[in-house]
Amino acid sequence: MPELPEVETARSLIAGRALHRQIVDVDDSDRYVTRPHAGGELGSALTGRSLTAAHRRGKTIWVETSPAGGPAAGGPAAGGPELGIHLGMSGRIVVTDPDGAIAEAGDPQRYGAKLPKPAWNRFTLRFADGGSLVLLDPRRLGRVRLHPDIAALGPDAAQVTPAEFRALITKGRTAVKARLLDQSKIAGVGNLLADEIAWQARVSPQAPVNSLSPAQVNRLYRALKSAVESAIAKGGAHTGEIYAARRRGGTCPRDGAPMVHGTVGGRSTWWCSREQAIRAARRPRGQRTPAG
DNA sequence: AACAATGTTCAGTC
DNA sequence: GGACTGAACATTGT
Repeated sequence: MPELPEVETARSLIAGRALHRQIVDVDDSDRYVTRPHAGGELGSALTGRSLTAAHRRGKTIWVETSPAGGPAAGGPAAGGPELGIHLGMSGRIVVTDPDGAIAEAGDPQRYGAKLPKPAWNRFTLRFADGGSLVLLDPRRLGRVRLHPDIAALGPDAAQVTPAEFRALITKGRTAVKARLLDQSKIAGVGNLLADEIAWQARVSPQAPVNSLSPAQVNRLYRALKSAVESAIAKGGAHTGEIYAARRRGGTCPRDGAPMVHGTVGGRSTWWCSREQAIRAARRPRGQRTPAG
């Protein structure tokens, strides 16, 4: 589930339903999800506070907290610790209200198709009003920590400008898909979005980034924006146009050519055999290749 | 049973 | 030191 669109939905859920409710109990007993947590630090840091604002960059959420004991008494800088949440491969956020109403982020696809098991609750904030915020995560690759390192991430994929994109994408010689997945360059693109973006741009996921023509870079940028916006609006990265074609026997929704499968950037990758064929770098008309 | 899965990180190589 | 690659991580579903 969780690429940028799902994470944005989760952030929005927290911002809309979990703020300004006093935390009276914290279950941070999962030692792996709270790594490198030794025990109790999250609970002691958060108990008595409330969440005051939810932010996101790429796939990382961070939540501001109030000073201990209640609403901000000092200036804007007088808050509590930042709570970092990452959904990993299978995480979801669930917020319950005092009356028992349940609100859930995202469009559960794989693990969400079934009723979630209570054993998948990996981290819980219990509020004074009787409600709660829960990180549900079957695979436990999600992560909760204090003060996540947001600066290590590149600009958010939904915010990056064309100039930033060009500078961040075209340096080096790694494959296009590997670069799109590099969170330190651009934050938020995951495996499904990366395939969708390359497909929309008609660029081979295997193409070395330094072989891209300016036109290809422009197409990738436009595809990035349209794929991200569409996926947020529709509720997840699995709503992309080629999601259904990412399977054996799948065909390209544009030209009907067979989809090809391979491993690129260490991840399972699907692309159109015709429109995204790898080929020699294109050069502007009239420009000679370097002598050699 | 073996393998793949919407992610990150670490050890290792160039 | 930077850029890059592949394995490891924990668990579930096919």
